[in-house]
Formats: sequence, structure tokens, C-alpha cells
Amino acid sequence: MAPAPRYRFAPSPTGFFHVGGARTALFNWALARSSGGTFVLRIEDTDDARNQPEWTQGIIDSLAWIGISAGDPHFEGPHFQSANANAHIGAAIRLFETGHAYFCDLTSEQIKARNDETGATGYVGYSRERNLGPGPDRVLRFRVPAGSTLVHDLVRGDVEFDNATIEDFVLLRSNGTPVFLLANVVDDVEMAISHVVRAEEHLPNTPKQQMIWRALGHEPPVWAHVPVLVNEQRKKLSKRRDKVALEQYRDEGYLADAMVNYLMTLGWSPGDHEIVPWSQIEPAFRLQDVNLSPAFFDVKKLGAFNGEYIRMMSVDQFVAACDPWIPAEWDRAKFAEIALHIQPRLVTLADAPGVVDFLFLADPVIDQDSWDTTFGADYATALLRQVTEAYETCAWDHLSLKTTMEDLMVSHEIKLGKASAGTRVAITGRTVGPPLFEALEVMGRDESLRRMRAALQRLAG
RNA sequence: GGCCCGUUCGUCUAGAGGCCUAGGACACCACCCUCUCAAGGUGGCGGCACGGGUUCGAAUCCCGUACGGGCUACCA
Repeated sequence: MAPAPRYRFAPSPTGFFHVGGARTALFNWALARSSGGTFVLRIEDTDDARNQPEWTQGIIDSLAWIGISAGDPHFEGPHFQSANANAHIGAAIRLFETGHAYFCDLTSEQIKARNDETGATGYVGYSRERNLGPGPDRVLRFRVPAGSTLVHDLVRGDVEFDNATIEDFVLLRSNGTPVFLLANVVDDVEMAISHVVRAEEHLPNTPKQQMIWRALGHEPPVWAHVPVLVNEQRKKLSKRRDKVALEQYRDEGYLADAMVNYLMTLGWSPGDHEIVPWSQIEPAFRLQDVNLSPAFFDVKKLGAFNGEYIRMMSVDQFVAACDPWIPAEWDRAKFAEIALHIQPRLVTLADAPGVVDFLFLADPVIDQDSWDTTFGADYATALLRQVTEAYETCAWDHLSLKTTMEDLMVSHEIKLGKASAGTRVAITGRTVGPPLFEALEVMGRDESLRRMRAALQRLAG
């Protein structure tokens, strides 16, 4: 029986967690869990000095947010590549001893100078037959064999590389430190990684890694290169130009479930319906079904998913989920009363305070345009006066408030939409917002009347 | 430049030679519902990059072209 598969996930610690990385992590996670295998987290930086503990913690936190929990039995790690430097160097020496690698004392400048003479590009095996031993200022290079290298890729099929196009690449720098390509393979071998699922950009590196695997005496793992995520210009998502930090979406009130679900629809399809819980995605995901072409990370569609997920919550869940975005001084009970009415109106949780702030502020922030257009109507001021008067004595529940206004509007021959506009602006300062009568009920008679009278005064003055 | 990968509505996708008059979702538009805005409902717009093959039959297989992207460090 074949051993349980081991999927390695190797984000580089750069201070944030990339949405593209998140998707790759989810792919690996689904595969590891549904196969009874293991998701192996490896922090990849060969230089220990660059490993920032808080960055690693950030990655672990972000993974946990999207459901990839370090406490899960299928989760292993984090492993640190830099901690394994001795093994990397040991492997390099073995490659030298077995003739798979050789030392070279040429500097980059010297190589460039030679190339200028010969018209060659890259490193063309200048020191291959010089039988140099180890020494200061010498790099160890892999002796790329003649022939070709065939990479079996679960997503893309067989890809053949002509070895003549692959230069004798460096394994050990002149200062003796291992290069990532080597470190990677050594760690993969040591951690018994069976599947390498990563972004397409790594495909050109794969023949090199595969050659190292074989030179080290091991069969390469199963490769799978998934398409990259791109921006509207169809360029790979980059930190400089694009919003790529998963943490940022979390902080803006995108739900983890929505993000996970959306990410999984990029390059793959869960089937007849695209809004599906992870419990259905996990067993359904297969690498064979992953697309070959890059996918645009569409924040608008993410927003649509997020709205769906917000609406799927119970009101209690929704209130609890909003809490981090609600200012500390706001009355929680009052927010809970209005929550039901704003739930279907949100794209992100961060939008919540903006649509109900009028309930909590000392005075509404009057939008001048809303005010001008609303009270530009000839009936508006008179009607507001009538409504204010009636609201002094009518029952204070949204149904009574509504019928009271309906009784008053008939003489003006307008519909409720126009009739309520003046009160809405007086109360909220805007023409758009949650249902007016429910908002009035939550706000209470005293404060509502105060605002309506203030509006009348402003109209008079 | 070299090597590699890719190409179905604007976007994400379904599609494994006949179920395709190419299906769904987001976006957009219209209408319905409606106290505003949303949500919800109904409908609309819109696509197989191009050219050759193979086949009775091609979005699907093959070749070429075009276009796009990725990689090309003693970074990871």
C-alpha cells in the first residue's frame, strides 16, 4: 500500500500572505485532507537572518483564518528551511563526489566578459572539465546532463525540456551557502514530500529540481502547476500594484468562508453551484480538473460572494460578526435591533457602521445634496411639519409610524417613497439608508422628534 | 533574445467528437416587487482568437499563425 501523500506548502516569509498563496494552500489542504494525507508547511528562506518570527506567525494566523489550522491532525509544521543548512551542504558535497556537480571559480563579471567575446548567453559550462576542488570564492554548479527532461504534471500533462537550454546552475554560492533550488529538493526528500502543488511560475524550475532529485537517487514527486492569479492587466498579481494581502481583505470585513469559496472558483469549479461550503469542496477538488489559464482576481465578484455569505448568517451570527467593526462606544443593543435591516445591504462587514451611524451620532451628518433635492419639493416642508406633529402622539412602532405618514401624505397626492424622504433626511441626513420606520422605532420618539424639529428650524432659518 | 505555458461571453467558469440553437455565476441593462437603498423575482445583452487539416460530424483531436503570460540571479 502506498504511504499517505504528503503535500508541501511553502510560502516565502515576506511579511504578508498573498491571496494567490492562499488559493494554493487551499488546493493542498483539500487534497491532503481528502486523501488522509498531510499538509506540510515549510517557511522557505535559506538565510536564517531573514526569518522574521512575526511573519511566520502571520502566515500561520492567515492559514488558520481560512480554515487551515495548525491544530488539525493533517497539518504539519512549520518547518524552517534555514534550519536545515547542514543537510543542504551535505547533499551538495555528495553531488560533487558523485560527479553530478563541479566547482567553478569564475565570477559573474568574468562569465559576462567571456560571453561578450563568444556571443553566448548564460553559463556555458566553462569549468566543467577543469576538475577544480572546493575552495574560497568557488561556486558549486550542477552538471546538467545531455538529453532532455520530461516533467509529468498533473495539471498540464507532460512537459519536455531540452537540457541544452538549461545552464549548469549554481548549487552552492561562493560563500558556501546553499541556493534555494537545492535546499528545496533536499527538504522535500527529507520530509518525504510526495506532491508538489504550486503556481505555474515555478514550472521552468521544475526540470532542474527533478534532475537534482534523480542525482540524489530519488524519484521526483508528483508535480502540479496551477495557473497564476492576475490583475485586470492580465499580469501576475504583485504586491506593488495590486491588493494581494489576505490580511487586508480580512480586515475589511470579508468573511473567511466567502474568501475560501471564491478562491476555489479561480481555476476550478465546484460544480453546478458555485456558492458551496468547504465540506463539499474538500472531497470534490481534483487536480485533474484544474484549469490551465490564469484567472483574474475579481474583487467585485468576491464582494458578491461575501454578500451572499453575510445574508446566509443568522441575525445573531451577523451581529457578533459585525462587532469588531462597530465603534466601542456604540450601544450594542441598539445595533442588534437594527442589524436585521442592514444585513441584506452589505458587501463587507466594514460597511456596517457607515449605514447605521446616524443612530449613534449626536446629530445626523446632513448631506447637502440630499437636503436640497428633498426639500426642494413644494410639499416637503409642510409635510414634515405635519408628520412631526403627528409623531408626538401616535403609537411608537414602525407600523403605526408608517400608517400615520400614509394618512398625511394623501392630501399631497404623493406616494410613500416621496412622503418619507423629508423625514428620512431629517433623521439620517441622507436619502438612502435602512428602512425608515424601523429606524425610527429603534431611535425612539424623543430623539426622532428632536431631529425632525431641528430640520424644521433649519428650513425656517 | 532564449526556453516554457496558455487562449470558451467584459470577468470566473461548464464543456472529455454528436446531448451545444454553447449552460451557469459576477458585472451591466430592462421590468416586477418596494418607504429610499439593497435583497428577491423575471427577462435581456454578450463568447468557442484566427487559418488549415482529421472526421459523416469539432468548442472538444492534430498542425500552423496571432495574441497574452511566466521564467530566464551566487533572490526565494
